[in-house]
Amino acid sequence: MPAASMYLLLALLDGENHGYALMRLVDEQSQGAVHMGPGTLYGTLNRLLVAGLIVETTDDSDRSGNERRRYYRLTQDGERVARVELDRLRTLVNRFRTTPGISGAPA
Amino acid sequence: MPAASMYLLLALLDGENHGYALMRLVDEQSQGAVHMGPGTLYGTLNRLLVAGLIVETTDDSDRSGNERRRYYRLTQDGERVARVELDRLRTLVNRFRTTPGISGAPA
DNA sequence: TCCTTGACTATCAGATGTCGATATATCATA
DNA sequence: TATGATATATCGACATCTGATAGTCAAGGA
Repeated sequence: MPAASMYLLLALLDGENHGYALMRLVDEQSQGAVHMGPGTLYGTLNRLLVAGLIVETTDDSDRSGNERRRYYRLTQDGERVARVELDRLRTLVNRFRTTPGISGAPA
Repeated sequence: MPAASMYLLLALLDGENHGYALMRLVDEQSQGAVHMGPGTLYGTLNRLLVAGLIVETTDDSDRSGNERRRYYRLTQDGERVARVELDRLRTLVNRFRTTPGISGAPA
C-alpha cells in the first residue's frame, strides 16, 4: 500500500471528513513530515473510491452552507484495511523497544 | 520518505546486513505485507548510499567464503533518520488507542 | 564431472505514485 | 471590490516500484 493511501485511511479512522481537512490532518498526524499536495490528495482519494475503501457521503444534514465540500468516509472494508494496517505498524514499532542514545558515545 | 527506504532503514537498525537478507527481513517485519522485489531493493539501497544514510562495509573479517555478498550498515546520519522515523510512527499509532470491535453492530 | 537448485547481486522497461504549479470558485473581512 | 483563506480539480514532470530477466557462485546428487 502506497504511503498516501495509508495516511488517508488512518486519518479517516477519526471519522468522515473532506479532502482539504484530510490534507491537513495527515500533516498533523505525521508532525509535518508528510506533506500531501492536491495532486496526491485527490488522485489517492479517487483510487480509494475505486477500490471501495471509502465512499463519498451525500448526507447533507448539517452541511447546508458548504455544498462545495465533498465528504468521505471509510467503508466497512476500508475500516478493516485501516485497522489491519494500524496493527501492523504497531507490531513493527514494538519490535524496537525504547530508543537508546542515538550517538556517538561508544558503550 | 518512500516506504521502501523506511523499511530498509528500520531493518538495518537490527545491525548490518546484506541485500538479500534485508529483503527477507522486511518481509518478516511487515508480516509478509511488504514484498520488495530485487528492483526495489537495489534501487533503494543505491539511493540510500547516495544520500549517505548507509555505507557498504568492507569489513571482510569473518566473511571469507562469501565475497559476493555486499553488506550495508547505517551511518550515524542513517541511524538518526531511522530513529526519528521510528518515533514518528510510534506517535502515529499511539494516536489510536486500542483497536475496538471492527464491525458491524451499531452503537 | 556434469547438472540442478538455491542464494545472491544486478539491470531494465513499463506501470504506478507523487509533487507542485495552475485554475476555478466560494466565503469572510476590510 | 479587493484580498486572502478555504476547497476542489487537473496537468506534466519526475520519482518510485514492480516483476521479468540474467548472471554468478556454492553445494549436493547422479
